[in-house]
Formats: sequence, C-alpha cells, structure tokens
Amino acid sequence: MFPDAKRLSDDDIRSWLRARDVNPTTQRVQIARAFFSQCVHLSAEDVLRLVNVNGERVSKATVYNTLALFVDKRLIRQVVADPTRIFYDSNTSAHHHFFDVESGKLTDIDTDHLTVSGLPALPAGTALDGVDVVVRVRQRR
Amino acid sequence: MFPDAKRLSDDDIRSWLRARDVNPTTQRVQIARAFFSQCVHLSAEDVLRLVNVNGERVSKATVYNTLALFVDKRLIRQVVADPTRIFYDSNTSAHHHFFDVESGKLTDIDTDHLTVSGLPALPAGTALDGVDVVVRVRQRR
DNA sequence: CTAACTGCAAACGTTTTGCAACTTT
DNA sequence: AAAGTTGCAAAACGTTTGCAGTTAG
Repeated sequence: MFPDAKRLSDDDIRSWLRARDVNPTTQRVQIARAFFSQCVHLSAEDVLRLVNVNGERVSKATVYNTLALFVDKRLIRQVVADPTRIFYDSNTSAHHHFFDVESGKLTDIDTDHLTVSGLPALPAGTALDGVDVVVRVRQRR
Repeated sequence: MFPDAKRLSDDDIRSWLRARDVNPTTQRVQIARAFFSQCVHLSAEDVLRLVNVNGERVSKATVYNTLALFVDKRLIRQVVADPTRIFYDSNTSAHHHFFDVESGKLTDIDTDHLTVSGLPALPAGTALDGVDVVVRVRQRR
C-alpha cells in the first residue's frame, strides 16, 4: 500500500505503477490516486465517482478494466463481504474485516487482533490462495 | 439441518416447516426438499433448476422469496464467498468454508479444524452477527 | 372473506463485452 | 503501422419489485 498518498505527485504514482509492471496511463494514475488518497475500501462505483468529481474523465469500462488489472498486479485486492458488490482494498497485507450488514461499511482488523488457527489440509490438488475472515456486525437497537 | 433428508416424506417436511414457524406451502416443501436432499451449498439458480427438473413448477420470484424466508427463519444461511452469486447453506451450525476460486465450489470446514481467536472489540454500537472464514484455494497447475 | 402466497414480467444495480476510436511507440 | 488503451453503448447476470391472480385458512 502507498503510504501517505495525499502528498504524492503524479510522477510519484507513475513511477510506482511502472515499478509494479503497470503502464501508467492518465486514467490509471487518476484511479490509483483516488484509491490511495481516500478510504481504503472502495466499490467500483465509488472509484468512478471519486475519479469524476468535477466533470467526466474516466469511463466505467476503464474503471473495471483498471481495477481488474490492479488486482492482477497485486496493487489492490478484492474483498467479498457485501453480497451486492465487490469492494477493493488498497491494503494488500494480511488482515481481516468487520462488515456492518446494515450500512455496508468495511473496517480493517489486523492480524495482531484476530488469528486463524488449525487450517485443515486443503482439498486434493489445490493450493492456498488466501484466508479471509469477515466479522459481520449489525447496529445494536 | 435435516438429517438423512432423502427419505423424508412431504408430511415430515411439512411438520418440520410448521415447527419452524413457516407455513408449508407446496412450493416451500419442494424447495425444502431440493435443499435437504442434495448438496449442502446451492445458489438460487441451483434451487430453481432442482425444483423444476421436469417441467416448470416454481417461479424464480418464489424461489427468492422462499430463500429469504428460510434465511429469516434460520433454516438455512447465506454464504458470501463467490463474488458473482450468493450461496445458501443448509448447515446452520458454526462452520467455515473452502472456496475454489476456479470452479466456484464450496466445501465445509468444521470448527474442530479451524478456529478464530482474538476477536477484537466490535465497532461502537454494534452487535456480533457472525464470523465467516473463507479459505480460498485454486487448482494447482 | 380475507390474508397469505405465487408467478409473471419488468426493473434494478453491478459487472462484462464488442467494437470503433484514440494514443503511444 | 502496430500494440495497447479507452469510451460508449449494449448486453449479461443475479436479484428485487409491483401487481394481478390464485390459494388456503
């Protein structure tokens, strides 16, 4: 994840993208900036809105293309917790999530606080891709 | 969960539904049977297909209505693991899942094998709704 | 008779796709 | 010119909704 991203210049982002094997086009820089300068958990719709705050600049197709590319290059990761949409998380290190089922908000839980133990043998012929813990919470009445 | 459901008569299912405060209509009995006589993890589409094996009998709307009702009455639970659809699990006791990202298949992991420890304090004003662990695996090349 | 339930078809929100136009080299 | 990228519009997908018609207490 990009530390302290609000202060980064476009050039900083460009070179960072290049270092991760991503061709830094105008739109990709804008999307990377929207990501790394805001809340950590964004839906595709959130990204579209953030990137196009004043006047349209990046299309929906490009947002989806770019998010898929960023996931592929491990700049961000998907979070599957909300049944209605995918969230993208700029924090790619091991951690877990609270998910508020009423508001749809995600919050990080770091691995100091929550650990998974006793992982059983994986199904035959498979390799581990990741372990995701979602702690669902709801507003107390 | 219904034990050994293949042998259940419609009457058995009806009284079981009644005991859970669900009015046992024809369609609900069919859906309950499809659920409890097959694989534990079914998408809405799976249920629709199973219930309508020969000739249409239950509509899509009724399948979705009924699944929501069954979730509400805690006969089944949702599993959010596949980013493209919701699965419904007839096993409502505490357990977790393997999710094969290539085939989209879910497999149970019971809590003897996998435990979560060190759950941190919940966000202010929230109550625990559930803890879901998804172990994502992929076919080894 | 009434309340509960169902089915259809349309609407919905998210994500994907086809393709022509535009960059960049 | 070739390769890569973008934007638009449409399509696709799973899911939800409105409502008229049906069923069951």
